[in-house]
Amino acid sequence: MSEPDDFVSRVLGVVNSIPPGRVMTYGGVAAQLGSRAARAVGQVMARYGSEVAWWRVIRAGGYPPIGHDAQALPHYRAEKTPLLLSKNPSATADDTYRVDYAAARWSPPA
DNA sequence: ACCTTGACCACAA
DNA sequence: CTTGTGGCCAAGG
Repeated sequence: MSEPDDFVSRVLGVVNSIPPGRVMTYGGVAAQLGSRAARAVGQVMARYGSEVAWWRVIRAGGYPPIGHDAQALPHYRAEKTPLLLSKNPSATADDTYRVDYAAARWSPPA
C-alpha cells in the first residue's frame, strides 16, 4: 500500500517507521522527506502527533519537545532509550534530562 | 502574493 | 553554559 502525498501523512509515515529505543530529530525526519522543514514537521506532530510515537522524535541536541518532556520520559524508560540525566535525580520538571542521540539516532531504510 | 506563527537548526560571541 | 542572529519550510489569514 502506498502513502498519500500529503506532507502530513509523509511525516507520520516516517515517524511511524522509527523502531522503539531509537530517536530521530525533526530535521532528520524532514531530511528523509527531501525537505528541511524541521519546523513544519513539529507543526504536524502538534496536530497529528497524538496518533504517532512523537516521543521518538526529538530536537537536534537530544532534547524532547518543549512542554512535553515530562510526558516523553516514561516512554523512553519503557522503550529502553539511552538517556543522559542532567542533574538532581529526584526532581520533577525542574531539572530536565536529555536523550543520548549519539547512541539512539536512527535512519530509516531507503 | 504578503505576513505571521511554529513540538526547529546551525553558527557565532 | 547562555544569548543573539539568520535561515529554512509549511500552513493559515
